[in-house]
Amino acid sequence: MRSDPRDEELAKLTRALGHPARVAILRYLTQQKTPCCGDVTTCIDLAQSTVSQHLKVLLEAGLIERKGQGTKNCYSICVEPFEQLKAGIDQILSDHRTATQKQKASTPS
Amino acid sequence: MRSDPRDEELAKLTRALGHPARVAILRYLTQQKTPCCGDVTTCIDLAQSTVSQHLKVLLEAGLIERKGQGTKNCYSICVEPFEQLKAGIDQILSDHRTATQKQKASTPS
DNA sequence: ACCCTTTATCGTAAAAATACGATAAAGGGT
DNA sequence: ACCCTTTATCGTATTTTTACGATAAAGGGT
Repeated sequence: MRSDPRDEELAKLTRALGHPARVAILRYLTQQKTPCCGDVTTCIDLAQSTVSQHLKVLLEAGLIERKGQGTKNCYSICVEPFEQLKAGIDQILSDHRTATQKQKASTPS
Repeated sequence: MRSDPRDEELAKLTRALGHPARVAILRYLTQQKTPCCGDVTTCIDLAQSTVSQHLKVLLEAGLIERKGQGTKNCYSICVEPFEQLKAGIDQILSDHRTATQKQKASTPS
């Protein structure tokens, strides 16, 4: 099996989500009415440079976007990749379900 | 912010999914009518011990389960954590949507 | 009882992720 | 023009992940 690009894509997204600090950051970004700013740092008990690094990971995975606004940078969530992620998981689930179905059909109790 | 257990949980699941080989393994498990066996190895171009290790990661995250069947071990997908994962992502999405809504309401163009 | 297959685990090396402080670049305010 | 705030990036140490071969344990077949 030569790694499916879909697998790479799904892995890229999940890997980016695969750290509690990054999940917390995302949750924080949603909960702010003003979906912005690097004062994320003030609420997450990590050094500023570390937070910046986590933001970069999320950014490179496409899960968030940056809008430079003067000396401050505002981050906001990108909906699309989340939908894509859900779709990827759904596909695994539905594949599983149809396979299970088939199996039951061919092996009636 | 003291790491929310929900964040830990979501991170645990996504981290387990966060490797192309593991996504491929999961996909393989779904596509097998007989959702079983460690002949996963034969189709994934990784050493047997490496595959076993990846299976262990998936196992420990609860994404799959093992059924010992004689000398062979059969693995199958657990639906529940996938649903949980989807729910976690959905929550982030819906939080984001409601926040965006609120913002629009208070700042009419 | 013997061997052979299957597969988890151990030991280990190499690569990647994580965290930090320090520094630099970029803008705002006065 | 100056300084001060904000924040990305650099350098680096530590930990974790990833991959492999070798070994061991467990069962099936004859």
